[in-house]
Amino acid sequence: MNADSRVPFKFKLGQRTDERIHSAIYAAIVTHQLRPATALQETALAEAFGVSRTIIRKVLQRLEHEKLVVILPNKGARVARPTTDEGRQVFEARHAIESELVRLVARKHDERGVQQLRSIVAEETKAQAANDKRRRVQLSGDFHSTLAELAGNSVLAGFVQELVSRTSLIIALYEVPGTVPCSCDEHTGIIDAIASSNEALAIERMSHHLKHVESQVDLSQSTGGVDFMSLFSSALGKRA
Amino acid sequence: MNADSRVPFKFKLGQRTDERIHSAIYAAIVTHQLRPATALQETALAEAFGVSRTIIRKVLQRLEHEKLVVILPNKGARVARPTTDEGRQVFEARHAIESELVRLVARKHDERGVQQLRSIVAEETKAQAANDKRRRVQLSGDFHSTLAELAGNSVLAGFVQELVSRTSLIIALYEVPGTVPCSCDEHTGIIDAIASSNEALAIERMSHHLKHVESQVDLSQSTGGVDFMSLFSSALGKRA
DNA sequence: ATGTTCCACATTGTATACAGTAATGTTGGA
DNA sequence: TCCAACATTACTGTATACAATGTGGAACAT
Repeated sequence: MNADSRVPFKFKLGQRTDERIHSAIYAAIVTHQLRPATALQETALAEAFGVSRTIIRKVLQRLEHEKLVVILPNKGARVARPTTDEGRQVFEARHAIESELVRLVARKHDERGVQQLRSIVAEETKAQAANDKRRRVQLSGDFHSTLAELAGNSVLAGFVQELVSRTSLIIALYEVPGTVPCSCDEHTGIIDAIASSNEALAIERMSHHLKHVESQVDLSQSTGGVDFMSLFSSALGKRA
Repeated sequence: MNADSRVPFKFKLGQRTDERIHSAIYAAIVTHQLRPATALQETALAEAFGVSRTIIRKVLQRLEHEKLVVILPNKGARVARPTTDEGRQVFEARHAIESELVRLVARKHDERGVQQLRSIVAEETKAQAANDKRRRVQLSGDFHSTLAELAGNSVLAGFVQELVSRTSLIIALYEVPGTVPCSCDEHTGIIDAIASSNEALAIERMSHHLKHVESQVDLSQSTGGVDFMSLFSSALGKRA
């Protein structure tokens, strides 16, 4: 009795369209198919998705809110290019929030939740074996936000989701060349600690996991406004 | 040399308009001038602000992201009406994040930052004396997000800002009648603990402060979907 | 050759027109 | 009197037309 099934040509069922387009662009960004600083032209996207600029603008504004896109007035939207300082802040925020989350989950976990986490990691391992980067990034994010959901706090879950996607932008920009993909083992270790209700161990392992991810990027360079004065001081000679 | 000063009739300097309108509606919501569940009709707002629905829609979508507004497809926007469960989660999130923040600030505070906080509380006390609710809410929020800025983490500062404004919605809905306005003294106590670099005390006082705010609301009622069947069962008689 | 001015183009910003949808009121029949 | 189908209405959802803005290049003067 669903009307949609009888109207095969009505593709644009309002509300669903934005969601579809948002997911597509979102996925493209976090999987590095759209690299930081890539221009996102409204007309081009509108044609690509077969909708008007209205919808695209709506999606871009949402992505701006999610900090994955930057919109410069009268100049258009680009994939965000977080500074190293922002990167440091994101990791610090993740540490603060996710430490608390594993504490909560370790304290009041149930068998079902643990199974849920394990199945995600299982999929993650499969995706890694299949070299499916897009799916791996998705699942790695799922692990962290599912943890938040299991803590019974969707507010924190939302924050974590945002931080995880921002992390992938940071990795895109500052990843040091020879890094191993990811560490499903570390995820498993965290789950084990939770399953045994060992709060301290779970926090320790989460902390270690985040430090490990952070160690794969080089945030030492200063990107927030280069100081030409000092940079070229030797070449220019001292000026008043 | 500013072009604007020579074009007095060009009121709508692009970009600034949305910001103005957003601030106006935002302030109205957090100060309870617009109560939860209030309908926000696009046309009415467009006329009120002298712009087209395009701008209003943009602002409403932003407010939806900030969780102050809910948009129901084809039904329009309303001021959000957070459930008691959401309220609990917001306080839990604030506890997790702000505990970490005071720890960071107590560890590496400077004189300038402490003065900044004290001046906010001073203004707050003045606003309380003048019974200026709007300004009080604004300043109380400023205290918490400034704390986040002083911790050198604008990512967490953003989260706190959002949580503070959501808190005011929760207060609007669940505040128990005979509550004292707010506790500038508690803010001062937190500052003192920070100024003396007493991490543990600062965290303790922040924790106490948040608990105090939470104690002013009644989140015991279950708001997630009223069951009319059981509610009116005695009045209706039992039905199959 | 270099620097400046101005124009044309491309792209975003805003308003409006039109289409789609949900809620309400109304009418016809049993 | 009650119910159901329909019509009305008021709103949101989308597309498009138009205005404003920024950018790059060509022409010109120095």
